[in-house]
Parts: sequence; structure tokens; C-alpha cells
Amino acid sequence: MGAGDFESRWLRPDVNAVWTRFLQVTHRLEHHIDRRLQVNHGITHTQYEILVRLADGEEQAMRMSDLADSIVTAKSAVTYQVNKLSEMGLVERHKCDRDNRGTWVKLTPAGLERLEQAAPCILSLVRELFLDDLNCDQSAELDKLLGTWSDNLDEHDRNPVHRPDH
Amino acid sequence: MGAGDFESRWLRPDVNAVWTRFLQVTHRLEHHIDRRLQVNHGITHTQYEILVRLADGEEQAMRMSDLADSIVTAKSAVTYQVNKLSEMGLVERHKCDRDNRGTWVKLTPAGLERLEQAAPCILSLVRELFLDDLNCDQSAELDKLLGTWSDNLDEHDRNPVHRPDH
DNA sequence: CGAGGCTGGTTCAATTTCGAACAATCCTAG
DNA sequence: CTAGGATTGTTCGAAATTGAACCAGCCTCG
Repeated sequence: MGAGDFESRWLRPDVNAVWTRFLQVTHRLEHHIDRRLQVNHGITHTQYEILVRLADGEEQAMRMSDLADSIVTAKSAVTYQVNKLSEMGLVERHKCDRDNRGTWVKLTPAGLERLEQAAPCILSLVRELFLDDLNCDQSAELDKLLGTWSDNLDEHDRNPVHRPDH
Repeated sequence: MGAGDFESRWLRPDVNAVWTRFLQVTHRLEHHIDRRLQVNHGITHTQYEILVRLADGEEQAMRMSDLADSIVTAKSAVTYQVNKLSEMGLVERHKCDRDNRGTWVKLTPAGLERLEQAAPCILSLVRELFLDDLNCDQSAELDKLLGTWSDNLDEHDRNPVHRPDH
């Protein structure tokens, strides 16, 4: 490693280790779930996520944009996936009453059924890999961490684009 | 929500909330970093990661497979990105002495320079968004969490593919 | 009103990722 | 020594994601 001042140019070694481990773990988690979901239930993790959010929404429906926000992905990706799910018959588009440009995406009975088939599989996976229901301490700690991360991101999104370097 | 037994079919509500928040936060984090890196330094987050791992490796070089493992991505994706980086002149392929099928990927001076340009930007981002150097409690807690997650994943990978449902 | 700006969704080309198939090399047991 | 199995890296086609461009409907302020 070139120059060795850890003050500002580099992360403190332990923090750096935590960061890279974080990246690895999150990727492995996603991978694992995605694979399981595709092999056992024929849907992607993102598709599964869409079904979940729809099931949570009132009327088992949701706007495209809200969906995109809650999945944290580009709007175009949502259109793509909703088209796919629609072709599979798991989801239906409806016109939105109060806003003529909006479209409601609604879970079909088949969609709900598919979700209920898949859910136990990945929920048990979440329990085994991520967070066992029983361990409340970790849950609380993690919740706090997620809170600060979320706040940090909100703040960054609120502020205009930084351009401090280069 | 359809049937209401939280015992085994569904996650406990708070755990569920933590899980979805975790997914959202990780995606937002990746997005944020990726965007910043592309706008300010013309490289993807994965490309940046590759440069980082190479810089860490001895001789500033690494095998393709190890690279794929440490980035947690498909081997083919690594070949693709290494080709890109090679075209950019940030990286070079060399034959591996001890293993004729292996290839070493080595950081070029230009690659190191590019990395050193980009690093401060995203490291400060990591500090601001993810983990400030100063907060040791959180760091320790997070480290513990990452450890258990990592172990869980190892165990799951070690065991043959489960097929508990359907 | 009604012109400008904002928001919701889709389309499109480009990029990236993935997994399966493959060839080449290594390694180990017999 | 060698045959069979594992590992390494690439290629290939298919799928997914992205951002920008775009249209349409909303909204507000003059």
C-alpha cells in the first residue's frame, strides 16, 4: 500500500475490514436467497419482493412509483418485472381512479397463492441466515444501525450533489 | 394479510420490518456509492472493488477466481470486468507461473493512480454513510453481526442443497 | 383560464450479470 | 504412469438493470 497515513486517506483497518465484510455478506445473502427462490419457486428475488409489497399494500395493490421506491430500483426495472409477472398471471394492471396517469398493480389470486407457496421457504431462510426471531438483543442493535444508516442516506439525498474531490 | 398465524408461516412483525429495511438500506448504499463513483471517477463500484482487492493483494495482483470469490460475483462477470479494466489500461493479465491455467491480474501504475484518486471520495462516503471511525460500540456490534451472518452462510454453503418445502 | 413545471410510466439502447457449457490444466488414486 | 475427477478461466446466449428521452396528465401561480 502506497503512502501510509491512515488519518484521512484510508479507513482505519478494522473499519475497512468491517466494510468489505459487509459488502461480501450482503452479496452472499442476496445470492443465496435469489438462487433458492429461482430453483424452488421459479421467481427472482426482486419478483418475490414485488409480490410481498403488493400483499402488504391495501387492496393488495400499489402504484408503480411506490413499488420502485420500496424495492429501491429504477422505475424502468419495475415496469419490466411487472410485465413479466403480468405474463405469468401473478399480477394485474388497473387504471388508477384519482390519477389518470397512474397505474395500480394488483395481486391476482394466483399471485397470492404463489407468494404463499414461496414465503415459508425464504422466511425460514431469513431466520436461519439473518435474524432468528428469538434473539432480541441483536434485533434491537441492528434496528438502531439501520436507523442511522437510513438517516445518513436521507441526509445525503436531501443535500445537493457533493463534489468534494477530484 | 391472509391467514394470521405468526408462529411459523410469517416472521414476527418487527423482524420482518428489520429485514425489509435491511434490504432497502443495502440497496440504497450500493446505489449511492455506485453513482458517485461513476460520476466523479468514471468507474463502476465493482470495478473499484476489483482495483481495491488487487491493491491489497501481494504484488498488487490476484487470480481470477480469488477475485470472483472476494467480490462475490460470477466468474464470467469478473472476466468481463477485467477485460474492461484492461482496455482502460488499469489492469494487466499475466500468466501464472505455478499453475498454467491460472491468470494473474495485476494493477498497472495507471490503475493504482486511478484508485488513489477515487479512494478518498468513496472512503469519506463510507465514513459518512456507513461507519464513522469514531464510534467503536457500533463497530463492535456490527462486527459481531457480520460474523454470525458469515458463519450462517458458510454453514448453509457447506451443507447439501436443502429442499424442505414443496 | 392556461403556460410552465412537476410527476407517473413506458420505451429504448447500452451495460452488466448470470449460469451453463467448454477446453485446458492440475491432482490423486490405483 | 495414467485415467477420472476437480479446478481455472473463457465464451456464449439469455435475462436484468440502468439512465435518458419521452409523453401524458396533474398542479399552481399569474
